[in-house]
Amino acid sequence: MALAFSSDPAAAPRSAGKILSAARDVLARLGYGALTIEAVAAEAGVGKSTIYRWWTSKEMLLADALADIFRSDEIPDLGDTRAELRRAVDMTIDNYANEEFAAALPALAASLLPNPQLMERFRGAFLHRKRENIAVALRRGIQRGDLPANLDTDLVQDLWAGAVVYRRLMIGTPLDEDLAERLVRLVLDAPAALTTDD
Amino acid sequence: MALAFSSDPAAAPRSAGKILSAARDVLARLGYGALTIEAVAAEAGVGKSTIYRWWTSKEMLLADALADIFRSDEIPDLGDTRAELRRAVDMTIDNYANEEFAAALPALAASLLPNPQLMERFRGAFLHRKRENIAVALRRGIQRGDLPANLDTDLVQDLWAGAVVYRRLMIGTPLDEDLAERLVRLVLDAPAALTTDD
Amino acid sequence: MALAFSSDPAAAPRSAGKILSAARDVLARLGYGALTIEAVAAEAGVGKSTIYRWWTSKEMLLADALADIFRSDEIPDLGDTRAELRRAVDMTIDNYANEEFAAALPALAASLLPNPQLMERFRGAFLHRKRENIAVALRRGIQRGDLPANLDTDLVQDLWAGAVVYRRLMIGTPLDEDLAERLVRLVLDAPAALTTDD
Amino acid sequence: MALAFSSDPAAAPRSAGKILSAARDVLARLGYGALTIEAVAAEAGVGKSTIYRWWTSKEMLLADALADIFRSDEIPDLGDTRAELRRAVDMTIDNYANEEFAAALPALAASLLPNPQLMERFRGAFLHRKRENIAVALRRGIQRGDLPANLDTDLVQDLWAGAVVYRRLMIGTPLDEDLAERLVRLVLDAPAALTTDD
DNA sequence: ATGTAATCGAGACGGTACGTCAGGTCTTACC
DNA sequence: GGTAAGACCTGACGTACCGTCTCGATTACAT
Repeated sequence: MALAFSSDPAAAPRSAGKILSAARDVLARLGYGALTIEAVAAEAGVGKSTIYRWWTSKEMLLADALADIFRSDEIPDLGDTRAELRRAVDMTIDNYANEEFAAALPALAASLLPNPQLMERFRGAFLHRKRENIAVALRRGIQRGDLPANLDTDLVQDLWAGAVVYRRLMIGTPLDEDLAERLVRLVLDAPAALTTDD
Repeated sequence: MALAFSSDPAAAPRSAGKILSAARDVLARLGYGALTIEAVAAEAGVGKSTIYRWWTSKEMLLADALADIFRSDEIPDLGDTRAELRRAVDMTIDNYANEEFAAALPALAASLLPNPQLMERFRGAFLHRKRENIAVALRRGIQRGDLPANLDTDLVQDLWAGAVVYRRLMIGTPLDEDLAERLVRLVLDAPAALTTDD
Repeated sequence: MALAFSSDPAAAPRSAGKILSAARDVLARLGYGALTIEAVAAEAGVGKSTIYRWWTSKEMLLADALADIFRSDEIPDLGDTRAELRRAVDMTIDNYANEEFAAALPALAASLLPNPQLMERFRGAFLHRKRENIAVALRRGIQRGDLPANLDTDLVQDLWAGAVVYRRLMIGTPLDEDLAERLVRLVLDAPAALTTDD
Repeated sequence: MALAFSSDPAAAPRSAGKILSAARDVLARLGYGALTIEAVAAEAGVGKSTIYRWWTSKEMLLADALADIFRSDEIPDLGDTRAELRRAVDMTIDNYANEEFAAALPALAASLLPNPQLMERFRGAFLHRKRENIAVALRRGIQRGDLPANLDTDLVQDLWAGAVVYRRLMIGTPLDEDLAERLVRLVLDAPAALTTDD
């Protein structure tokens, strides 16, 4: 439990676990609109002040609660570039397939947007690590000669994550096998548009 | 002025214009957090009840206010597929470059998400028309033989819009010339991943 | 219903009656310690903000609630000085015999004390009128020749009210027939200590 | 330091002095409203639990703090009844002239009133001893023949203390030389109203 | 002189009430 | 007859203290 959004990330309340899972629970049962500090406190059997002592707002609390369940695993060397790319895409899909996470994410992003520092912390918790882990896999693919040396790994990730998020939240179409396979193939096809400075 | 989110989309309050532009004004000046019905009513010089008579919540009001400034123009036949694709991409970028729109969109989406019917209206106002207009241009490109006949136009749009939204809201990198050009080229390259297997 | 302590003594909430009697009710049933704005609001079936719109604090509210039941009647000309004095003493005794009033008064005084302006309003509501009415009766006694012309009416009232309050709140002895009679006689005896030296 | 209101009046915390004077200090600087256990603990440089170990509430603490500064001295035989009465009156006036004491007393009385046992302890600490010491002086005056044998000493004291308290807390007029002199004379005048059963 | 217990400071904890604010409903008075 | 103004009830906000509690650190005594 990292508590990247707590006011004192070093320390941690005794009841951090109870509180974070109560937050996720309220979120799942009642939705973001009903995610109030009072409801979380009641659900966790905790005083409001205990929550306020450690988190400055429900956004910070929610960020820690979601970070807890957000996957950004390393991708092991499978000796197979296609398989590794699929793992990368699946990880993103898994995250957004998660009801709790996907439902709350846009609201969270919306409330952090006006504050650049918080937005940076948000990226630290939800983007950087996962992105770096996927970049490692992409670079392995390059070294194997399966992907072009000048592949724009940032653009690849923006396309992958963007398509997944957009489908999930805006369009509402399912994140299925077909989507995953196409996103993988898009990179294996290695169109020139995905490479830099040639 | 369509008022797709008004309780009675057929009729329209005398002061609809005043109210919607007051809403955008408050949004621009004070941000989504301070966008309260009371503030909009005050700014518009209108009673709260007048707003409530026509919109059931501030989300509905905001949806109409944003729909007003959201671009989903038809793309004219320019005789040049690349140029038309670039128009399509630019339109999306323009929309999300707009501060008012981009800042409020995730919050709006977040609050509509739990209600499928509202979400459908949201798609009607912000996605369908623009998507169809772009699809027309893509089909023109197919007929010209510039794009593969079995191009997956939905996937193309998901990738385009997804990348733009994701960069703008999550990553924070600018929506520049380079991004636009690459998104266009990605489709012109016509990798197999963007075609349907029939 | 005067509402001398309301923020806008001219106007008056529709629910003023309900609120004031709820305040007295809570005070009587639960005591001053449990007299919270929330409890009064609940008892009156009213929102907290309705109370706060009209009274700035529970002290102000309580002051109006008590003023409602505080007696400061005119004393009619009975043609009998002794009888009139007895009326005056009885009025004071009645006020402090009232459980609701006597229990809450010291707490009220304590919280107004640090604020001279509020204290002045307090005196206006609870002392001046009653004092003036009694002074009128004393002056009638003087004109009849039953009381010395240079009677110090202020000191008389301080002695009367002081003895009653002190017995009631500090000593705890009952406010009985004997006390009333002695206080009346003390003035009829007309010792020199109760007259001004001119 | 007697600690009549401590939970264990026999023992005494090492830091009793620090705590009581911190309580008076906070009372004097910030007023009764801001007299919180936390503020006293902070001012005294003491843990909250140390206070709670010895006093059950801020009222008990305050009672001990005030008892510390409350005067109820014996009145020496001066051979002069008038002088002794004046001493008695002056002692009462001195107590209520004290800002700390006078400001806090009604609040203290108010919170003890509902509890008869506490009220009895309150009287023990603030009334009985002083009253008895004054009664001794009154009886000396009787033996000297300066005061009537059947003087109602209780009523005298109620009138004295009542007038002083009432003037100080309710009316707000100063406790001056003139008041003291009149209260003394009132008893020396020996009106029949101040004597019993004749 | 040192180990052992009591006592202390600090402050986290589950709570209650505060006073504020906006939501959404309803009434009143004006135009 | 529609509308502005705004009173009203509701419910969450974030804060301040409550009284209880654990936790070392610091005594101070008993060995």
